[in-house]
Amino acid sequence: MSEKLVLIDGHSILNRAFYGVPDLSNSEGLHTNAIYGFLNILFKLLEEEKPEYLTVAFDVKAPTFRHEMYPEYKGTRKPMPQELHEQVPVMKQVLHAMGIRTMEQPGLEADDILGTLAKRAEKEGMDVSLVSGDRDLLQIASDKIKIRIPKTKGARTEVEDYYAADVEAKYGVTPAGFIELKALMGDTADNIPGVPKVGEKTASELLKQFQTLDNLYAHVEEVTKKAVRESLIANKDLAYLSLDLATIRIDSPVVLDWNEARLGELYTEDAYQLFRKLEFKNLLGRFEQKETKQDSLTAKIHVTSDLADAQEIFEAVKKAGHCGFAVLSDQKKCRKIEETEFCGLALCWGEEQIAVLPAEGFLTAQWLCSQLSDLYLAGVGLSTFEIKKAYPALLSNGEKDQDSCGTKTLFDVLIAAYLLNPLKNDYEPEDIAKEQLDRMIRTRKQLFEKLSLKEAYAQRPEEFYEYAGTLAYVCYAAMPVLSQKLEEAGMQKLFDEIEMPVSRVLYEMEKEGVLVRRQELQAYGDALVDRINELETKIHEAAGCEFNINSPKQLGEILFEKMGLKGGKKTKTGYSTAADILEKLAADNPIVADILEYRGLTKLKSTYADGLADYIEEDGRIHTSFNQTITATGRISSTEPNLQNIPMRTELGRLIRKVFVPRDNYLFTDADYSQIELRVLAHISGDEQLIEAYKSDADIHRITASKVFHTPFEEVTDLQRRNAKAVNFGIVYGISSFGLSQDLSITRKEAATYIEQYFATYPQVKTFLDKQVEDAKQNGYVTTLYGRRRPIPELKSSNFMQRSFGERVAMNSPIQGTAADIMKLAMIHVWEELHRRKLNSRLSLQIHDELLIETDRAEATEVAELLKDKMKHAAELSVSLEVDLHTGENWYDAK
DNA sequence: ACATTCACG
DNA sequence: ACGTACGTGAATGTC
Repeated sequence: MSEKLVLIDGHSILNRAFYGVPDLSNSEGLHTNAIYGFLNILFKLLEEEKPEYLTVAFDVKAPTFRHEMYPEYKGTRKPMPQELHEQVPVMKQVLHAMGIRTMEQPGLEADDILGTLAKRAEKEGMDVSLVSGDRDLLQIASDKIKIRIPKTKGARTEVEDYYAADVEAKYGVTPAGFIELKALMGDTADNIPGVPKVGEKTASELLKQFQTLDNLYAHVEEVTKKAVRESLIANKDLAYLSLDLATIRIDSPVVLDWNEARLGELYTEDAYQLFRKLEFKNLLGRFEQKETKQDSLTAKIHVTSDLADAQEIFEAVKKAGHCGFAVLSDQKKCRKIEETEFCGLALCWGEEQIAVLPAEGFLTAQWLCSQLSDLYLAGVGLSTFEIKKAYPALLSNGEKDQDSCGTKTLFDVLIAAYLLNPLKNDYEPEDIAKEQLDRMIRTRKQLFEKLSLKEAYAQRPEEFYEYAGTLAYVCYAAMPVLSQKLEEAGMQKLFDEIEMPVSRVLYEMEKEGVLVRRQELQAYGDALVDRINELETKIHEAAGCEFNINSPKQLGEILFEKMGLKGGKKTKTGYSTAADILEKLAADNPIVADILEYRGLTKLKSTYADGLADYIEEDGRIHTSFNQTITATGRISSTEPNLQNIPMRTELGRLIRKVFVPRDNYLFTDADYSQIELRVLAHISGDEQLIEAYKSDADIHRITASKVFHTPFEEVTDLQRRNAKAVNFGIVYGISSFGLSQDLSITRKEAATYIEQYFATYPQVKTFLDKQVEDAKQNGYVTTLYGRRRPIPELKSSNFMQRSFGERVAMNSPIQGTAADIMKLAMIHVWEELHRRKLNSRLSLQIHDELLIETDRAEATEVAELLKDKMKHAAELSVSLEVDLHTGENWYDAK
């Protein structure tokens, strides 16, 4: 068995990876996607090839590349974008850390190094794999030298392999012929001139006839086409110069002792540290098997089920005055503690003080929770991860202040981490340990895969203890670090006075849930079915065949190919069949109108009628999850099910709201802010005209129309008002003439005029929006009125689209975020007031600018009054906050 | 796992 | 030349 050498074209693969892997960066802002992609390709190669030797060649000067999108565009090559450029030195660092030899030699291109090494190795009897994204290397292919070209196909990478025979099979020329082909046709991207008048087709025909360039010139008179023949003769020098340029050198003065390229231990300590720094979490797994580095933490974890021990521990915690804790229970929903799979508590009250208290023997769930609850009542500072799920245990002995949901003794590291960077997709304890404590801990998945906590405790106690103890430790140790960072970012108050209190409110709302009439919901769904079936038959008949109307692919083919409707391709995968496209066709094509109706009805059926029914629990109620750490702007989100997108805009959809009802002897009180975002804009921009407009208490869109279109208020037409309204919305979204023109179906130019007029009317709004973008570029983030931050990394992008997006986000986030802050304040105040007055009414839902309260009939007047009051005065802005309030026997009637 | 569509604010 | 309005979540089809 001969030895094997793998050669990698460094810049080329890095470039492929850069465009193939979505943008990634570590917490320091260093882009890492190309490195990540490169490593994935590298690891895949190593597994497949198991080579003895490997080396990566780089050009000395960073080369330019053909732009992915426009490979043939005028021969210009895009310079390497900054996001890729900064990754090159780090990539080399990573390779060196893994003991991989890199090659770069002044005066030599990577191609020449690779070609030379490949041929040399072949001569010495090795098998060679040469990996590049560039087809130029195909000229090196032989029986022993395999050229491998990774292609990013969708999510995964596929590799095309070429031995000499494969090159011939695919391209009809030998590897050597490749050079001649290029010499004749040229390659603008590589600055190879080629022979004028000779393109790909002619070049290929000439070679088929004459095989080589030499032979061609020996028989140049036999070339039939006159123009080509003359060009060939006139440009003989150019042809040979091109041949030279196209030839990859296989005899360059490369100095390499194979031993330097021999692979050794890849998973070194240095590499480990680098991977950590780059935050390649799923690549770190490769190191785990190598080094079972026991984190020093595990030795400190004290496990006991002895009552006296446990009592001592709680005493010690009380004495310490603060601790990190973890409630060891798996629960999707926040519930009473008896209903959870509680299996113990973990506590940490010092660097060396970590205890795990499994619920068994005398340590009952109830006892443990009441001890924890006592700590809370005693004013001990408590830090945990995801406090919403800890509340059942934490509150099991009642309240400290019955009517206050704010207490500075509670600290949720999850919420803190979210505030510091709301853009992340998840905030796992291991991420917090890494980012805040620079400590690697084993993840739950690593410790016990998919086992539930209870199963883990039974089957793998050691791992369970490690998980539990570590969790408490992270909560303990990360608290001061996060707290300090919040302080530095000016978000301490936001955290203490808005986020922590609102977590309590959300917990109560989830626990309470909302009553849904199951049978009425069922009946609603049934009523849809007949019409859906009718439409389905009708659509299939009109189309002349049966197909799946729900498949955009099939639908697109039927409409735009079979039936020949106009409406060009819009998506990557085919025709767009989105509603706004179909609506334009509906007038002329009855089938399209039917499809739209079908879409609407099936949506109602599957998402709402059937979808909601699955979430009705035994108490007849739906308990949604309100997520506090999801959105980039500070809004709450709702899942399982989403109760923040229940239909409203169409009458048929809106009827679903009739199945949401209050319990017996209760009714619904519903209040929503009137244009809170525009009012927020008026306040934070300080625009006198806009503030004045709101003080006049008249229809804001009509006022805007009047001012923008220079029309007396009474004479504003409906169209003018509609346009003004669209502009008002557009401003909040981060206006662009394109977006507005789309929305109003007008030209960009007209839209631009509207915007100009708008800014002339409200000049300080423009100043404000410009300043947001300016500040965001300066600081990397924008803030709300209450100090909430939204980082905007897109502003640094070299991509125009991304940057424009960043600018719109910079304009929108302070507005949307401030409105979200105000709503949270209102929720806290409403909750506290309900408790202070010992009322039975309870908050049910929050829908961004709307609150729904399940109201005791006896309290109806009082609740309406306090709800409106607390919402209106949640913030005192330079314009008043107006609230529309309704009551009713169900949600439909209460709006 | 990803894309498309559509429900809400 | 580029190709979008901001913020979400669920269902469905396709790979």
